[in-house]
Amino acid sequence: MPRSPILSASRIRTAALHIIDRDGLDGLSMRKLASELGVQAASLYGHVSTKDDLLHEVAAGILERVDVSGFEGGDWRHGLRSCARSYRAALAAHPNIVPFLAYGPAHREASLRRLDVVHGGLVSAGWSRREATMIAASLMYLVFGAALSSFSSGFSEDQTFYRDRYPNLDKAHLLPAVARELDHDSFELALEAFVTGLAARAPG
Amino acid sequence: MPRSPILSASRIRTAALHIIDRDGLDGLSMRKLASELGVQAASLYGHVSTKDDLLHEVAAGILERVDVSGFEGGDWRHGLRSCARSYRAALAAHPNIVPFLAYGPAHREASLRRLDVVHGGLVSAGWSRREATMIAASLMYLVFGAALSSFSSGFSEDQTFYRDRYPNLDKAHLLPAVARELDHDSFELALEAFVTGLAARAPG
DNA sequence: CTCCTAACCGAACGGTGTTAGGTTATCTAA
DNA sequence: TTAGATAACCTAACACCGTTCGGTTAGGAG
Repeated sequence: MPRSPILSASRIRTAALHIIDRDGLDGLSMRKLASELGVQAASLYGHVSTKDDLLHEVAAGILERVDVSGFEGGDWRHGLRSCARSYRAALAAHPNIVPFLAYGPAHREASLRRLDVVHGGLVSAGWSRREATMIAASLMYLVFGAALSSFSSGFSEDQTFYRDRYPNLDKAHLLPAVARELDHDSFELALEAFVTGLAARAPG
Repeated sequence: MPRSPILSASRIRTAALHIIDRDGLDGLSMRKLASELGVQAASLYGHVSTKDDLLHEVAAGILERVDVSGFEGGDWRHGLRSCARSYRAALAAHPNIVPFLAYGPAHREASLRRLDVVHGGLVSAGWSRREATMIAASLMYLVFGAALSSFSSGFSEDQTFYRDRYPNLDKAHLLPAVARELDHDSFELALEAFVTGLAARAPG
């Protein structure tokens, strides 16, 4: 080889994810990324076709950690719960990239494989194909909605801001302190209610 | 007044939303927006402080249509259902702006007022304050997750693409044709299961 | 008729993603 | 040992972006 390479696709992905985690999605630019790798921006394009492509690869790396093996036991309830939790955990580990996922459906290879497993697990548990599709979709709603997590974060910490304006939100200033816990509990509540409600119309 | 104004904040908002609906969120630039209004980009800044601000105003205009009056009857189930449907309808009417909403919590004045109504409705139906908060959060999960709607859109229409690779998805090429209906039904399923599951642990 | 001032414009600043062409350093083959 | 090939990286530029500054223009007020 002509020269020992400084860059590699995986090093670029790692650095990109690090910047996103640290500076947010808008904080990632090809020039900054290159600079942190000790390189000029143009050099990145020998390893990455496009910024959008890079983001998709980074996202794929995150979603790789989603575990759908919970369906193997044949219990669709356990399958849904464990899949949803694993999905949410993967997204919650890198919340800044979630808005990017919101942009495109991004039916990547790995995503389809996971979806196939979920769908198959539901069908073999007795749900119709159409029901299985809708349940899988619903699960995505919950997971992505929770990942955006735009609820408990971002409240003002100033108690006086809420007190008089919104009588039912007079404790809202406490939210940031317990945001994480509340997000987690809310997700668990939503998931549990969803599975319970689904069980009410379960086949077999 | 010195000159009859061509521009106005509301005309700008309308044009911006039109461009977003037509060209997507990335398709909106201040220069294009100005050009479609027969004006130079700099002129916009007499009526709008910032592009981000403009987007927030456009978003607020959309969310204005969300109706939380369903809680007035005292039936929290009906309240949740009607609020969720109205929320989803408002977002589904302008799906391209949803990724922007995903960026920030954007606790706007009007959003807080709506949240206050939902929270109050749940509390007066017997839910604890904490439960009310979590239920409201869960509702947002469903609505925003469904609005991203990243599930049924974006599938390939080419049957051969799926047939052999994902045995459980061999009808996936049919999805685009029925995507809208499926998204709607999936949302209804998720909402109904959620409300049903919630009722299982309802107070009073 | 003059002045005021709001509305809009032209040009620029610093930033973005991306590309074309050039340089450099190492490995291979003669 | 040396010449050539070539991958890795760089320099410079393009076209765009959001935004600002200073100017021009057109109408109403005195």
